Amino acid sequence: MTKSPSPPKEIVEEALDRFWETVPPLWSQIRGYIRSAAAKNFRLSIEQFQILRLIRSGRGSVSDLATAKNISRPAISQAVDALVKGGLLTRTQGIEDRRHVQLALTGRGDAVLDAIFEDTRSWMRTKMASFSRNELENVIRSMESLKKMVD
Amino acid sequence: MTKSPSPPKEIVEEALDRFWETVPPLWSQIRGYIRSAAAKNFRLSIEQFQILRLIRSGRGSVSDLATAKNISRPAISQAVDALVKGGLLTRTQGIEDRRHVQLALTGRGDAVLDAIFEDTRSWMRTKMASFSRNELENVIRSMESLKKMVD
DNA sequence: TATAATAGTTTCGCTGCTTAACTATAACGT
DNA sequence: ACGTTATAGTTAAGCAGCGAAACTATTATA
Repeated sequence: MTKSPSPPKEIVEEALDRFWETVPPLWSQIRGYIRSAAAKNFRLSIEQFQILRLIRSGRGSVSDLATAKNISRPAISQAVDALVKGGLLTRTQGIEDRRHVQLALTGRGDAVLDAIFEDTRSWMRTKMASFSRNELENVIRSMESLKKMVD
Repeated sequence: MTKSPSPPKEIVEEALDRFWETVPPLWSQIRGYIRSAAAKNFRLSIEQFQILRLIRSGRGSVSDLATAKNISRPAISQAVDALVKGGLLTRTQGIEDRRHVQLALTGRGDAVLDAIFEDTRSWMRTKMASFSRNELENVIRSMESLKKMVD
């Protein structure tokens, strides 16, 4: 609309306000859904679900996951432990660097992740039912922007 | 751009993909920041911070907060307990309905919330430094859309 | 008035997180 | 080659957050 080459000022504040009034409650809602519905059916906590999701997206080590989730390595190590015991994940010692432990989903882990993910997505789809094409494209663009804030 | 009156299809999936690859890591990052920086300076956990924030935004009861955060009433009750002990919050029994407990920030609670909030916002501002006016306006609009998903 | 509904709290047990200390392996400087 | 330092991960202890169930107190309803 307007042609401002340098960073704005009050617009930033407005964006921050909107962010804070939207994202936390929305995320709470999603967490709540996963906890009550999906997690209950598949015996998986939200944190475990997140870890599976991150592993499938390419984070293959404890350190990677700790960085991505912004929590300590021991916390990840313990969570991974439970997932390995549950047969959803495997640990494999690295061959190049033997300190490294490669994490990978088992077939069952993959299937469970698919199931929860699809369940949650379909719930979100209904929540987005009223969105216009324009709104959706807007969301997509703004997600691409916000992604730059990570790391 | 395009003129579609009815709900789209693959655009929804695209929006969901972007959402999932952006929001969880971004939110993790923010939580991590609050935990390590702000919380450490002010001896306040993220959950306590959130509760103060919600109370100031108008949620004045345990039930309200439980709904907003999508967690159980006992969980809120316990968190409120700690905040009252810490002198950041007051409980006042309702006069109309004596079952109701009105929660309110103390002067100190207000000040602490301001401090953490401003600290976090200024950190986020630097993260948004590279955003163009257009991107920011986009974020604002999409937050308005996403807000409709809550509740 | 008896019964049901609502607001909040207490208790108990579980999970997730952190810090500190530890093992094992790799890289580096001398 | 060797001692130091750094890195990857784990274990252990303790605390915070959460839910389920059971409870108190108050208000609404039949």
